[in-house]
Amino acid sequence: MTTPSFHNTLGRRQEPLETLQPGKVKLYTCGPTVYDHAHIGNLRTFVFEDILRRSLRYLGYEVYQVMNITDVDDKTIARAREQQLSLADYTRPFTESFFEDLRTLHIEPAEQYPRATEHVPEMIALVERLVEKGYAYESEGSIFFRIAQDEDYGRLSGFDLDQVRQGDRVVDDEYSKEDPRDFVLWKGAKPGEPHWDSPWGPGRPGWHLECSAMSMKYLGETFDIHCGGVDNIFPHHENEIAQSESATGKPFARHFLHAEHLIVDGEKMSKSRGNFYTLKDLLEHPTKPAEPRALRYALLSVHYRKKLNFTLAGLDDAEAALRRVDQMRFALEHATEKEAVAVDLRVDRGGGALRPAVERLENDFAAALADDLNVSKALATVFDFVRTVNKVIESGSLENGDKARVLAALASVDDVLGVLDPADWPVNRPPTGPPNGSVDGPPKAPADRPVDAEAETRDNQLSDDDIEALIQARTDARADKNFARADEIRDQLTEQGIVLEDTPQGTRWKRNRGHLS
RNA sequence: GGCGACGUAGCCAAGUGGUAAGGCAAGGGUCUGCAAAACCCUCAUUCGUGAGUUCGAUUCUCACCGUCGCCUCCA
Repeated sequence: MTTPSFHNTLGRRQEPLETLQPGKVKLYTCGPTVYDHAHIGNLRTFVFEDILRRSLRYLGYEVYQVMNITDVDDKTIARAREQQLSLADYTRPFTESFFEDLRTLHIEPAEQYPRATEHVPEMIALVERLVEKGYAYESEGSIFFRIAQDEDYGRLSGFDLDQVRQGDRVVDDEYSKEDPRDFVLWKGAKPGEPHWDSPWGPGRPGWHLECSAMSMKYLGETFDIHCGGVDNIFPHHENEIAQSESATGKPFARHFLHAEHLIVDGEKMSKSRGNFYTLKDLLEHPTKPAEPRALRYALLSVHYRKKLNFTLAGLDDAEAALRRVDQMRFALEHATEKEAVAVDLRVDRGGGALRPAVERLENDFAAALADDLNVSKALATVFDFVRTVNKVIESGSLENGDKARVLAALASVDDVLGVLDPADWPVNRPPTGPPNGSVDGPPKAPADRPVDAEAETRDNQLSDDDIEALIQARTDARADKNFARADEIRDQLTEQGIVLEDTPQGTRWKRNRGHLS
């Protein structure tokens, strides 16, 4: 097991991962507020968290992840009311949409997806603890956290609240507080709002409260890693720390990892700028429908602490990069191995020209991930490997076991990346709608996902046998120097989206998967 | 006003106190009946600008320019 180190927002330094229990990671990742569809910025963060959990497992850890679903807050309440729906009826489709997005991007499901509305008693209990300890007070039916009582408040964000400008939002706050910087734990119900009974009368939880209460319930009073977007650092995570640690007297989370934001065409994504994308927007893009696979690649390929500049052109680059790996896989499957020459019987390394390359890949890949999730570097090791394998294939020097070894190595690194096997991914064919029908429940783990490479191509008129026969006919024609006939067959196959590759070892073929190329 | 991040080839993007990974694009080559597809090779004397520290800086320091983020319910 390799011990990774991560940049901890708490302290702003990279430090080795220390877990409460050896080999086990308790991970809490802030989930969506289900007032609308997730946008690709949200998804960038979720992809980062997916890479984190997969990397931890790759490095030998067992991971237990909790992601909350915020299904009650100002926005959900306001919009539900606008549409005259109950809160549950309003949030349900967006919750489903969120899970569907996770499946589309092959984000592994967390172990728990607790909903805020289902944990109100736990939240009330937490507030009671804070009130008892003098960290919280009641005012007009609401409960506030008394920041002045918390001497180390601000240590995550680095804000000295005495210096912080008193923003409009603070000053204009409609609630009455002892100190304008105090934040609300429990909001007294206003007429017409959803509410729960509490010792302080009807009300609803404040935003920060749910994460403290639910992480405590599912992960314990202290856990290992807490993630979210950078905008969560303040106030959300700062307030979670304040609430949780004041209540328990114990450290809340040991490591905080925050994902930088995604920007679009160099600018902040916002609806007013017209550069705001949900996943659906991209999958159903009128001129260039995105491949989910390329999207995942694009979202994971930039280091999580760096702003990701999302562009449509970048999506094309991602597709091209993946094609490079696919092509190696394709060539490998059609190549033949030769008997390994027993060079040195004293060293039982199982032969294979590519054995050293495989070992280098696995070592370097793991080392890159262990270094604060350096995905760019990890990808570089994959492409170095691809080049090495290509050279061996082209020179015809694959040896016994090399094919299996290369495929196993690819599968191994793909346990983390989740993009390298085209058979796992449907092709986006916009006119016929989403290729995969069923969308219920959280996404399946890769191991459980049925792999059916040909499933999406069954609508082609030509069967594999037809194609093989035509290729044979073309080969015969070429042998007879009947090039007119040979080219005719080639054109016919091209029209059917069949790509021929003539090599010194014969003709191999593949179906053109992309809708552009 | 406070705090912070970033600026590396046409584009995306790693990285290090000792002389610049990887991907896309581009150019060349190989293969081919011709092609296509594919593969291979090449592609930053230089890391926003200026100064400083140093034997040596893209990497450290300072200043400047530029881009961006957070500053109480935005991932």
